[in-house]
Amino acid sequence: MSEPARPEPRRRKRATIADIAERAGVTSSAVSLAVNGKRGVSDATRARILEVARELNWRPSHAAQALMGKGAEAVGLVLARPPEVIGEEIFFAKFIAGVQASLSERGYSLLLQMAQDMTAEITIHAGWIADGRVDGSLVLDPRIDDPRIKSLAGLDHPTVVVGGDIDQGSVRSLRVDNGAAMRLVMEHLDELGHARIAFVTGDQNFRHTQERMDAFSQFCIDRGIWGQSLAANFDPSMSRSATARLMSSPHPPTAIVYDSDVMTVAGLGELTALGYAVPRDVSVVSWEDSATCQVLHPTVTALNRDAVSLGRMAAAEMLELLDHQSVEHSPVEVTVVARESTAAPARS
Amino acid sequence: MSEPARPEPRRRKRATIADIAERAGVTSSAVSLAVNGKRGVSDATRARILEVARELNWRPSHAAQALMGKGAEAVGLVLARPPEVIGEEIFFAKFIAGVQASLSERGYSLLLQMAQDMTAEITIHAGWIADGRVDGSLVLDPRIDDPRIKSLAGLDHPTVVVGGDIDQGSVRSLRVDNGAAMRLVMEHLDELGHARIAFVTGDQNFRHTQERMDAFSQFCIDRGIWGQSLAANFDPSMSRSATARLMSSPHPPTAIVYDSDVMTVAGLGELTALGYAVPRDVSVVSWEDSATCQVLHPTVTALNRDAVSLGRMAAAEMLELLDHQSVEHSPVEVTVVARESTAAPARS
DNA sequence: CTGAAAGCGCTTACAG
DNA sequence: CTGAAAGCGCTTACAG
Repeated sequence: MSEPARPEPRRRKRATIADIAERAGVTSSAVSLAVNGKRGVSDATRARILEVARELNWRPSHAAQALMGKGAEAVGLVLARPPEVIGEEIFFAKFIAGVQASLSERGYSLLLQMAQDMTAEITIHAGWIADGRVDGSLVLDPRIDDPRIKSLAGLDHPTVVVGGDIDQGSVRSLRVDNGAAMRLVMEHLDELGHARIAFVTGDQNFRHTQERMDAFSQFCIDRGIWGQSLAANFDPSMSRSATARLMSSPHPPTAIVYDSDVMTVAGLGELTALGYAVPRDVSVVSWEDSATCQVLHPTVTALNRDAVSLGRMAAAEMLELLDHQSVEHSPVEVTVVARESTAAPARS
Repeated sequence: MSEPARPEPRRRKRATIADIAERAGVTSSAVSLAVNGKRGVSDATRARILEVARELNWRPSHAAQALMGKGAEAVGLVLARPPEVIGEEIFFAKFIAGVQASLSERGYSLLLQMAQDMTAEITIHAGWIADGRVDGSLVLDPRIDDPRIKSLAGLDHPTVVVGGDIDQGSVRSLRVDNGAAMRLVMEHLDELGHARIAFVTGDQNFRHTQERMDAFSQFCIDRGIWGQSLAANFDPSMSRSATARLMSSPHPPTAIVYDSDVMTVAGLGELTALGYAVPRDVSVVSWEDSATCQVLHPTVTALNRDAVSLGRMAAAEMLELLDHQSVEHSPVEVTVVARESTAAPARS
């Protein structure tokens, strides 16, 4: 059983096109043409070269190709939200999982970094681009007149904005109809008979939050519903205080819509602490479905927009942008999953 | 208001050291020495060169440096679990957020990709390494005799194994004492008086799952507890069926420990569906604390091991490995958060 | 302390 | 169809 330890195969330097050229008896230019499928070498030579390349286990040098301006086979994503939010909010995990799943199929990687603010985010993207480390960038949580999109567009860099509305130059948007989604939610509440509805929002600088607020207000106006929006910045404690504030009114809302699952959970906690029963005293809707919504007591009515698919679609859009294709996308499917947390309001 | 549109500043090619050399009246070699803080240029020349470099807004070319074998300022992580699991299991989001937070402070990026299996994971890592796209790699869910660790070690590539136990060559382990954690959980249950305990495990190929199982069995033997492990592979439906199987016994367990929060939620769902009350009929513990555990009804007793810190520590370990430092780490703090889902068993 | 040159691995005109 | 050469932006011996 004591076979002589086979000498570790010396970690020889990786093969280069020069090695292949030598072995195949051609010049390195010929090798380059052959492996890149370009015309200029006879079929026989090409075949031979490819054969040798395989033997030598050759892989193009990423660094050298990058120096020549080749692609990076990677797309960049900078998350400009606090780590706690990213760790808690299920949206990010699902979105990233979706992006990854789609990117991986094509051998692309995701370059991920976190930043304090948008300025830092821009710096990171610019660095990656200057270094040729990414072929394209994903932008999340777009603002109105978003500086990130402007600077990325200025660099003529392939960019996919999730939830944006611009398709121009190198920028493409994955449209998300927040207005329609909000109307779906409100329709559900309206049908149950709610006439006093509150919306605890995320960050009002975000375009999607604004779109939801606009649709919320419009719906309330159209139907003669008393509507009230309160910003809670995706922060659980702000969600609790917003909830407390809402319920302290002499005419509290009979239904509350929360802009994220984390804020929903926090809000529910506050309602319970305050002695309100859900849905008897207040109905609750979460903007984001999650395992949590299904297992809470009561189970929570939620807007399901499938963040994994959203991630997949963003990645697909990016891949198409990079391939210079343009494909029609079906919009992200959005539904309201009615559960126990919503019911008709009590007669007052 | 009609200022003549200022001609878009021509996106001039980025400055190179040759440009700097020209402007500063030196050779490019001098520039290289100066910007890299190497000796060989006078302080005066160095100052002038640095000044010009700043004026020209110079940044070293990442591609060129990579060609010369410089670092990539990035660490790689491949997730070899199904996208659904990664999207649902809060551990990954927290862990990645922690890694990112720590890496970002030093300007490092995370190269992230998903893979079908370990073979694919190895291929991805090898590719990144060969391309010099990562300076180090993170390995999650180590197995006994893990092929990934072997191949990474064989490449002499800086590797941090989360939950591993090897510190050798280029491989460093972030130790996680699963045995102690399990004993903590079991102690809690034992104190409550449980004598029939089940453990619904994740993937038994994972070292951490095995370590938990071993500690579980040992504890049961030591205390004369009837213990039963059942594999459910982090799959919610398997968790449900395992739960059903367990409860169908003529002598069902009085407490069940689930190896993840998703499996806990699924198991609770099954128990409820089967008509069992928690904790009256069965106590439940989740191996992984999450917002969900806090808001479920009943709230769930959980093992809190702070995945965000774990991520931070893994990144810190990596950074130290890359800096050739070796720092003593305090082990990850682990506690059992007792909530409503555990209570003394009913007298039978 | 400074300059000229070679080289990292590839691609791309440009001649033959 | 094939070969020789220059160049991408940097670093590193090697001479002066």
